[in-house]
Amino acid sequence: MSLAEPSDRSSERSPSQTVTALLSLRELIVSGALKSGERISELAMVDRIGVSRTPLRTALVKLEQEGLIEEIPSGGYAVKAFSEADVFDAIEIRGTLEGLAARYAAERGVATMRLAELRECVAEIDTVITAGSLSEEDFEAYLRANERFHTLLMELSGSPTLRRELERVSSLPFASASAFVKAEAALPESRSILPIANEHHRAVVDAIENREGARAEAIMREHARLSYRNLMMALRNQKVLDLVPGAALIRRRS
Amino acid sequence: MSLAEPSDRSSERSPSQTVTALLSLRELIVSGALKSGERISELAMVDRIGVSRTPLRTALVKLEQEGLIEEIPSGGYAVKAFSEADVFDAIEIRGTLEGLAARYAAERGVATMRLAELRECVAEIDTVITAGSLSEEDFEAYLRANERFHTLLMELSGSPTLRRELERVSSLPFASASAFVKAEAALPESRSILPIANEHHRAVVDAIENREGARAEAIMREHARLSYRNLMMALRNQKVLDLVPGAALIRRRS
DNA sequence: TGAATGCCTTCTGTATACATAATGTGTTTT
DNA sequence: AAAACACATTATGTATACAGAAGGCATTCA
Repeated sequence: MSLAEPSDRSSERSPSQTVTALLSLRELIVSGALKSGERISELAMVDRIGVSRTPLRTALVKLEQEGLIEEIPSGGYAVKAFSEADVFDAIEIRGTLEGLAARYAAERGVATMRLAELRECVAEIDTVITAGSLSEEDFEAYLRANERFHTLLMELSGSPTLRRELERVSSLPFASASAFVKAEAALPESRSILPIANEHHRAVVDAIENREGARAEAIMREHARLSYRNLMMALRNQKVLDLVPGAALIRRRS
Repeated sequence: MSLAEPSDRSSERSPSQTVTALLSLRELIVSGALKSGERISELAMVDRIGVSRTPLRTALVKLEQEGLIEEIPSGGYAVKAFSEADVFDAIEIRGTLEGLAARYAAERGVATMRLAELRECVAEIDTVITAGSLSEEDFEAYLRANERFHTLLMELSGSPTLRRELERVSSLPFASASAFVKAEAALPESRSILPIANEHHRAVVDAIENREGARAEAIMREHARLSYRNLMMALRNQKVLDLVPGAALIRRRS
């Protein structure tokens, strides 16, 4: 109470125009409302989003750094197109950096309490899997636990720089740890991946506890590669692919 | 001739105000003219650099994404301060990504001609080392060959995404492949590192040629760690440290 | 003497005006 | 009919004006 913000809602101030523009633009791009290769007209976005050109431009610069859009030589920006190879590479890069994070955690050691938090995530996921129903709420619980696990691991690396880079890489929607979760739920043949993924989680916690850096690293790399299989399956099934965030940015091989 | 730009100089148009602001600001930060933690006053920079606030602001956003500055919660930006641990981590991240690049090159294979280019760099560095004089021009030749080697490797990975991330990580001046080159030249005990570094180069080319992915990866990781030793030596010697780009950003342990 | 408060200065976030360059269209010419 | 050219429209890059908020300083009170 005494620490409450002066505003009415607890610590929730109205988002700046720049944040509004950034979120709106990202949503338009990831959802596919703006097609790959298409030029992003600033004035059109001003009309569409309702902010002036200045914050919109700031958002465009940030999105360019994020890798979602690219500069047009003659000026302005266009929505980027990603080949299937680009997506695989982005996943591999994420896996490599998550591997480094896991190794750091193992080598540098983590507090017992934080290890317990990791195990909690694993247990939660186990519960969802064994239930088997995958109802909407189960699914949400899985998603949250999975994201919490990956976020925790990032923090346990003890490296703000690594954390930064990982967040960057994961900002490509299809490269994030949860990119294919919805697809997994939809595809029966993908569901079998869930227990394997959680076994990876379990193993990496053990490795961290035992200070086995190389093992922890290898497991997280392989863990990311589970996304490969999901991606390949999704690419063969348009309905499932539509469940993958940012799928509209992927240029199918002709 | 027929392909020449309409401008007077061949394909060299005057840099935009945004580019001017970006380069000027980066120089001010890396050189230490703006101290770590110091707030960057936009109006002061406008006076100092001679561009208006708009392109200056664009440059600030880009520098924030690069990691050289950080947002102040109450608004504006401040020059970032890096701990020694941050620098080590940044080097490890670069090594990890260069390792991935080398592995990709090995696994995916590269044209014989590109391999020859890599060997050319190695040979050039050999020449400089055996000469032993390390005159100004020898030194420049070494620097060029070293950078060309690392740039080539990045390209040979065949992954634009990886290339992008590597360029990003290397944008932290003290994390780049050539960060400690000047320090190496100045410190006699560091010069012994040069032949070792080039042996790494040679070995990684062999590994790539023989399609030995794991070996190529391990070598490049270890190669980056040579920077560790240089960094530690430089940190004990202020005069040498001043030769390292961005050293002003490193907050010495008290 | 130290701390708190109120005012003033300065800064950032945003909107908008303006100039130059690019793009697209319609017409004309071959 | 196709290509090229010229013009008009619209785009982006840049500068600047304005409002609200943050920070510093001096003054005052305990």
